[in-house]
Amino acid sequence: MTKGEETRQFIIEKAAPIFNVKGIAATAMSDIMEATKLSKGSMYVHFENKEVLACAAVDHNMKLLGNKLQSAISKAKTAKGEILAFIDFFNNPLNPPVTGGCPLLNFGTEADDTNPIVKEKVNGGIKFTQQIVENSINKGITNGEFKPDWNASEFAVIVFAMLEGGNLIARTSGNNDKMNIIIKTLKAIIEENSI
Amino acid sequence: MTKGEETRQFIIEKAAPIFNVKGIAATAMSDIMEATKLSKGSMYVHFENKEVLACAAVDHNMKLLGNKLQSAISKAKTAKGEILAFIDFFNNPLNPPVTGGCPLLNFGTEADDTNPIVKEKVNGGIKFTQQIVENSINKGITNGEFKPDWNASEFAVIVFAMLEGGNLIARTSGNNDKMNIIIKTLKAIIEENSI
Amino acid sequence: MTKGEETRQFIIEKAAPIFNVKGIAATAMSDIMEATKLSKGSMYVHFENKEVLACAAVDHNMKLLGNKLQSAISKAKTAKGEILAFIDFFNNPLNPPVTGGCPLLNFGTEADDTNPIVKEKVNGGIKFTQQIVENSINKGITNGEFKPDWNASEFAVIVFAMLEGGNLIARTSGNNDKMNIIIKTLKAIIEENSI
Amino acid sequence: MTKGEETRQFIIEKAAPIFNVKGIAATAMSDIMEATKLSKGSMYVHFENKEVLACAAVDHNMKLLGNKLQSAISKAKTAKGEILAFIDFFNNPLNPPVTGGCPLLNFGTEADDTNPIVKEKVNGGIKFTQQIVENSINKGITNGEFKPDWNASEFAVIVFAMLEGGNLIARTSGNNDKMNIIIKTLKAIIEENSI
DNA sequence: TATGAATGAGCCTTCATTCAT
DNA sequence: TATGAATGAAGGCTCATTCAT
Repeated sequence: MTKGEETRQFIIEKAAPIFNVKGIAATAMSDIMEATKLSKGSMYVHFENKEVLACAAVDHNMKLLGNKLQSAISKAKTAKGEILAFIDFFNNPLNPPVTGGCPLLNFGTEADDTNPIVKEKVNGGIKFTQQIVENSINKGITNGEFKPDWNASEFAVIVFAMLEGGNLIARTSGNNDKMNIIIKTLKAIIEENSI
Repeated sequence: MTKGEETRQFIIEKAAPIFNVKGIAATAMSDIMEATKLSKGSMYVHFENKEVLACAAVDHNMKLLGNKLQSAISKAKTAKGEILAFIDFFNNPLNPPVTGGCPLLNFGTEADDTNPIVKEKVNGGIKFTQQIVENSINKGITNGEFKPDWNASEFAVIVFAMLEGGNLIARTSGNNDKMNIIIKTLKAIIEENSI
Repeated sequence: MTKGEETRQFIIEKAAPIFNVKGIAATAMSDIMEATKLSKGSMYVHFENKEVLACAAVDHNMKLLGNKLQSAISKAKTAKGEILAFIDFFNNPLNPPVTGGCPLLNFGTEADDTNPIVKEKVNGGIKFTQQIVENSINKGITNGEFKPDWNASEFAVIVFAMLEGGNLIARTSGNNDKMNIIIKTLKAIIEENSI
Repeated sequence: MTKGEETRQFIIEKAAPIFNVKGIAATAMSDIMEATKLSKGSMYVHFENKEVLACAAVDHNMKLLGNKLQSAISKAKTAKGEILAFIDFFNNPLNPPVTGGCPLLNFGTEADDTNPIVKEKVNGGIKFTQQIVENSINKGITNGEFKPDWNASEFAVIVFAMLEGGNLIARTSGNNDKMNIIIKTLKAIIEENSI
């Protein structure tokens, strides 16, 4: 990694949580300057404009989420363990794995009507995340952990939607009780489909 | 209603969809000026500052959502009909009942880390919305439509979370397929608990 | 006095101290509105514009100063008593007879380079004030209280200049010690010229 | 001096007379823009806000006054010559050494009730100016020019107060006659205390 | 006479971006 | 590559003033 690439990466790492907390529109280049202690001109050496930096920050946040998620799942010994790890990973939006909360939710709602590029990035992230669940279920079906007629792709949608919806409830209420109901419900479904 | 109140209301009605589409941070007072064809000074006759106008717009969007939702539900003859109407109300985020999509999702994710006032407003809106479902279930239990052991408050959480999660998926993907899975799933749960 | 004249007078009385404290440029019509609890339009019924109101406020402040000053002097039995009363009147700029301090000093320094009308008003006020001292000295000379060769007009200038200069020192330092030196000095001169 | 410091200094030098002539409240950032031919944004590169620029302008005006005053005094050969130079320095407020007139008088009266920071700056300037007179008198007493019982600090107050008061009279009347009386009086006192 | 809604110029400030060094 | 000075458009907001009621 050249010096330039290193600086670029450094800026992204500092910028990513700021964008995720404040949102793209509310984040100023000067916020990034302050966080990086770099000069104004330096930002523009590495990023053509704010839009490009914001996209890089979105990518970084999503990749961070994905990496941490896969790391959490990889510790599981069974397919069922994987799915439970997935759920646990999202179980406390008040103390989220990525600073600012789920980037899919944050950037998705900000971008859906106004920023097609970010919107498409988030779309990819959502598909990717659901695929993780789907893969685990299929694995569990194959190895006899789950009932063979469990619809993997549909449950992946259900899990993702409920966790993101729970995220919204928890973060606006500042309370995790409703999230716990959601998790309980999801775990019940998993048990129903376990053998 | 005095002239002033009329103008104030007029501004709110023009401003509300703009805030809901662009977000609070990305909406400029000049956007509202353009939409209302009123002068800059006139905005400040009726609203102390942008924050106050934004709050009024959030309130308006949530009230609009609530009114339309209750209107849709009120046409139902049975408790089950009410819950189905509730779900149908949210069934197409790509053509949403409130311009810009669900204000609870939009303002909730924008405000959670940065705007305690809006955050609390959204929190109230979410509770209110869940209560509607809870009430219908309890009504249905009372009048013998639903099984008596159905947990009303828990299902209200599930419904709300799944619909908001589905909303996110549909709007970022531009496709309603996943939302239809969610609705199908919710309807199945309702059937399970119907007598 | 008609209702209109009464309101006009009321506005002036509320506005005068504000202009004297904040200065003309820094006083907004809305400050006057707030102080009078009158409507914006009402101000403009009675005063063509801010400039006219400011002038009326300057006049009022100067007249108030003049009236209080003459009232203080009128209690004196002798010419010497009058001059001493004059000096005492100005002796504590930290607790001045007119709210905001001496309007001649305040408006004179604000207006000298920028507002010929106010400047001329202040000029008149200064002449008037000095005349009071001059008259008392001449009276004292005539009635044998003061030495006949005391230059009345020159001492009037000295008294006024020293008191205004002392005013500046006292108000910027928040301390009256230097003012007391000035007063001691002036009283010594009076004694020297007394018979 | 770096480019930035140069520009900062350039802005101060252009801004200082404007603030001294119009006053702080009546001076707009756009006035400084016009005088410097710099862009609006450039002002804010060098000054956090108008208040900071105004303070720098106050400092500059006072320092300019101090420097010119000391330069005038330094030409004197004797202590008496110094005090006469001091008085001469202030002798024509209609054509003042600092554009806009004495900054101590201008900013002191504007700030006394509204701007503690500027007020304190002016307070320091006043003390400094009086100290110059006091020092010269003490020097003259030591070297036998002045009577040993002349109260240096008290005369310093008298001189300063009379000159500032004379300043007010001269500038509001547009006429220097009264100032000449003051100067004549001050010179007489100096003669009285000379050996 | 009194009101307060409406105006638009102008205020201070921030922003994303450019460019000479 | 890195800096930070410079830019000017745009942001939120205030102001003096007008006008219909």
